[in-house]
Amino acid sequence: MPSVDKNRFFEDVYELASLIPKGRVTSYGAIAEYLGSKRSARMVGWAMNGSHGKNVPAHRVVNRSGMLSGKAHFQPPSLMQKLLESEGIEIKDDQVQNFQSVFWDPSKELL
DNA sequence: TCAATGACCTGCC
DNA sequence: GGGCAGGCCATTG
Repeated sequence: MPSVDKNRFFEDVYELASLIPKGRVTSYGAIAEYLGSKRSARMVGWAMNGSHGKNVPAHRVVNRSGMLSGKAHFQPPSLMQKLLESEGIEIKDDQVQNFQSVFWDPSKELL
């Protein structure tokens, strides 16, 4: 069984993802930075890997370019774009349009 | 224990 | 402005 510290990290990621406002997106790096480890951006993606089955809007999390890097991990992959579009976010070529406008920085917006 | 992998990020060419 | 290579952190075999 994993240690509690790691669970805390996962829980924080899930909670933060749940706090993302509708129609907004954030990046793995932003989440990692908010959690204290900017270098652990990859770990955030790993946490998202376990977000399946939970109440976590992983579709609102993209990489720093606004590209739906994790869409392939959805079921089906097109679900991510579908959900984002249904929230008012425009997607084109697996990329978030107006990324700057819809971007949500937890360390600044959430405070 | 060591080596390889991954839903990433930053820097350099 | 776009593309390529290196680096960080944690998990898994």
